[in-house]
Amino acid sequence: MKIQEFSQQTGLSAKTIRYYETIGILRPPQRMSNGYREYNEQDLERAHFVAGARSLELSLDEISELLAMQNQREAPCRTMLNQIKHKADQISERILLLQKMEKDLRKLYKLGLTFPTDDVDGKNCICHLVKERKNN
Amino acid sequence: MKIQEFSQQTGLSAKTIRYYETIGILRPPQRMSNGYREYNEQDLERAHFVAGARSLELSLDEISELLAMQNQREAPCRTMLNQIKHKADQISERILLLQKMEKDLRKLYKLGLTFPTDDVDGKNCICHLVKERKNN
DNA sequence: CCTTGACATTCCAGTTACTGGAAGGTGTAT
DNA sequence: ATACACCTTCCAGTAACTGGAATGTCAAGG
Repeated sequence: MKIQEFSQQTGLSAKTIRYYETIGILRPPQRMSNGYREYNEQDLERAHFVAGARSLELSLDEISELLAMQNQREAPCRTMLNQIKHKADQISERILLLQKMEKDLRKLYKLGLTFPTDDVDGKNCICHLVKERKNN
Repeated sequence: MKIQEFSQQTGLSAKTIRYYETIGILRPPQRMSNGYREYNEQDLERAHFVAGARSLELSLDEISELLAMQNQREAPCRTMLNQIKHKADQISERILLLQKMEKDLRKLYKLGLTFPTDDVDGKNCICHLVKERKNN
């Protein structure tokens, strides 16, 4: 298949696919006589792995390592498992942070609604609230 | 105060502070006779505003606009308010996504534990699961 | 007086994961 | 013949910093 179908199958943009190729995340595929890239099932598998791992927020570096280990026939599974756990923990933390931020923002918004909106730099301006966010 | 104290007061690193200055987010402060930056209360206020807004995940561009409006004596408040609401909504979405991802990861981890960890590229390898993440 | 150490300065380069756009070649339909 | 969608490469830019080199300044201790 050509790059556009490959793109649709994997959910990665053509740009991204070429980029992944240049940095070695994806292998250079076959070329057709006219120079177009021609992808096969194996390419699809690898790309799916990459896309899956990216959607799990693994970095390209982490994914590279994983792929390298697969190549070297070392067991990537234990490593993968650890990565996954680590990522899950990171995401938990991130969620907590974001939840706090969202709460803050909603509170700020509600509070902001109670103030006049044309008070540029007075104490009533909501900008003031942003400055002092740490105190509430 | 010198840059290090300023850094502590604002929670921004000295590097970041200088960077913000070069891109115009922070104003060039006074200089002491030896060329060191000397910050005052006003600088602190502005930096607090910036740090606060950053911690609310506003981009530097958005913050710039806000600051510009403050300078031009246009009412930044309504805009700020809208930004805040918009950001809160964005963060909600992000949280949902992350929660789904975390759930997926934990599930994947548990599932991974039930498999042998030395099966390099067989069907039992957890890498296989990453490839097919979309299907569960 | 000299040195050591902790600060400060500027500037250049690199990071992550792409994305945009130019300039040009290819394939097919009308 | 030409329009059009597709493909190619290459170069540059994005966000928000961070790291590191080379250099200057200042206060304290021997």
